[in-house]
Amino acid sequence: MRNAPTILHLDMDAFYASVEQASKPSLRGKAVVVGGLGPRGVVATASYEARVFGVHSAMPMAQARRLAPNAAYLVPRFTLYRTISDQVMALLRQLSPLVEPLSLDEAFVDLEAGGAARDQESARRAGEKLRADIRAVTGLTGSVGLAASKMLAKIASEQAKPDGLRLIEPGTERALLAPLPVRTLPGVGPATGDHLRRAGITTVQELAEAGEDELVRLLGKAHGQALYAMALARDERPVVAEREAKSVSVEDTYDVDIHDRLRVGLEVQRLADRCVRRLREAGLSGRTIVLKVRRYDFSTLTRSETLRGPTDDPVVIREAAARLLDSVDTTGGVRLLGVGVSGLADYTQEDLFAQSRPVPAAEEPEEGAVEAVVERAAPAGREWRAGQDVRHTEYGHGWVQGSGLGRVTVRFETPQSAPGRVRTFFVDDPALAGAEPLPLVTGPPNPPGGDPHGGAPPRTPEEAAGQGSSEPASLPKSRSGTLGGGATSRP
DNA sequence: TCTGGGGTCCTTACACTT
DNA sequence: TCTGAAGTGTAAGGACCC
Repeated sequence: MRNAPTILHLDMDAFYASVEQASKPSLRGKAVVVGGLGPRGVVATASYEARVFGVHSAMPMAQARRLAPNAAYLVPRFTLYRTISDQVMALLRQLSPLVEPLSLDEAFVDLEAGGAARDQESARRAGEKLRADIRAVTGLTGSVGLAASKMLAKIASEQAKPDGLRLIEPGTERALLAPLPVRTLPGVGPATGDHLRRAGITTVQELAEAGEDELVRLLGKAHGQALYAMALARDERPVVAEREAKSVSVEDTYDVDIHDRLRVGLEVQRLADRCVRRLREAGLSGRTIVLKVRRYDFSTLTRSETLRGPTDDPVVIREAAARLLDSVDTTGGVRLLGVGVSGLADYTQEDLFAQSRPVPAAEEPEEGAVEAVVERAAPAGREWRAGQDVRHTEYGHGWVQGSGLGRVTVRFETPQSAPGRVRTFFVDDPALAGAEPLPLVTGPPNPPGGDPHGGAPPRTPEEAAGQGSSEPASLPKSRSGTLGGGATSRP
């Protein structure tokens, strides 16, 4: 471990929900829940106002609705989140070439590698400037952790949330970790947590006292050794900028279990085609085909087959998936199906001696189906989904607050406007069309969709404050949760 | 109360090769 | 030629992360 706190971990606060609040003024300060709205959906992110009611990530939507019936329930808009994430990652790369994104809203930065910091004070300054730049460019808040290792930087940012910065001084690490619950450490989830608890280990201190041999006995070699090292605050993992994908997969959970074997077969073919499309978009091929089946009782099984060489041929992958399905009993029904490819390569066996076959065109929006529906609008199906952007020829830009019974309710507002008014239309009203999301912060730099890496220098917070969106969109404010009418997709 | 989607890594078991 | 040990690849499942 290095002796200066020059590893930075950034975690955007309640990212998806904060983006929605920033783009929809009427939701600021209100409980917002983003996730799947179907009968089997789960919460992706809850705003801090929604967390007050006990709503949290990975909770079934139905349970969230019981806890916070008046919250706004929205489908995720990944394309918009990705655009904003690109802006944030570009700011991180100004600090150092060594940036390791973990997801759309999280990343590690090696400040030392970029010369952005070499000691405690310069690291703190870099972290504070980053937070200010993120707010100026995106209008959102992020929390920063600074420490001498990745594990500690991540723990620090967790403790800094929301909208804060925490620096762990070298030399204080073990004392800081000792009283924390074992679940704080990365890699300790519900199962390992239970396992350790049954062995009488609940804190990091007890983990360290147990000793490496005992932890290896309890958890196996790799996990035991890794956990023992972390309990002693030892973590030498470097920040790694480029990570190659090891597998590509797609899966669908169905609103209602599928019993018809023929239909199961058709769904597997569709998934195989989708998987091939994703594979080709990434310029990859793979050797091992994996079929995943979750049955009516939530039991999950996988079947896999390894080919002699890597392929991205839709026919080959479809046939392999079909063979794998033959070995699975689906009586009783299936709730989820998935098809994946691993053992990736950037060439294919067939390329050497044959033309590659085209993938059948998608018969429906696939990758990021949610935003595909949003952004391509719904002229054909006229399907309006909660949260989606729309434009009305007379009233301008707005978003769908809810729909059902042949009507759609739209709130007309923009990121820079005051909270807007609500109007209701027939779902097939020709004056209403889907629209692109508007930028959260206006001004010349960082136009959405523009080059995130060549972005203009960030503006100051003072400049941003003069832009009309002066309200810090994602800050938790008052306990709230009431939203007149409720933004749900339920009729 | 009823559990998404896209990944990574680890463990165990077994078949096959040397 | 037979046999056992070690190494390697494959398959399946599980835990974890965001």
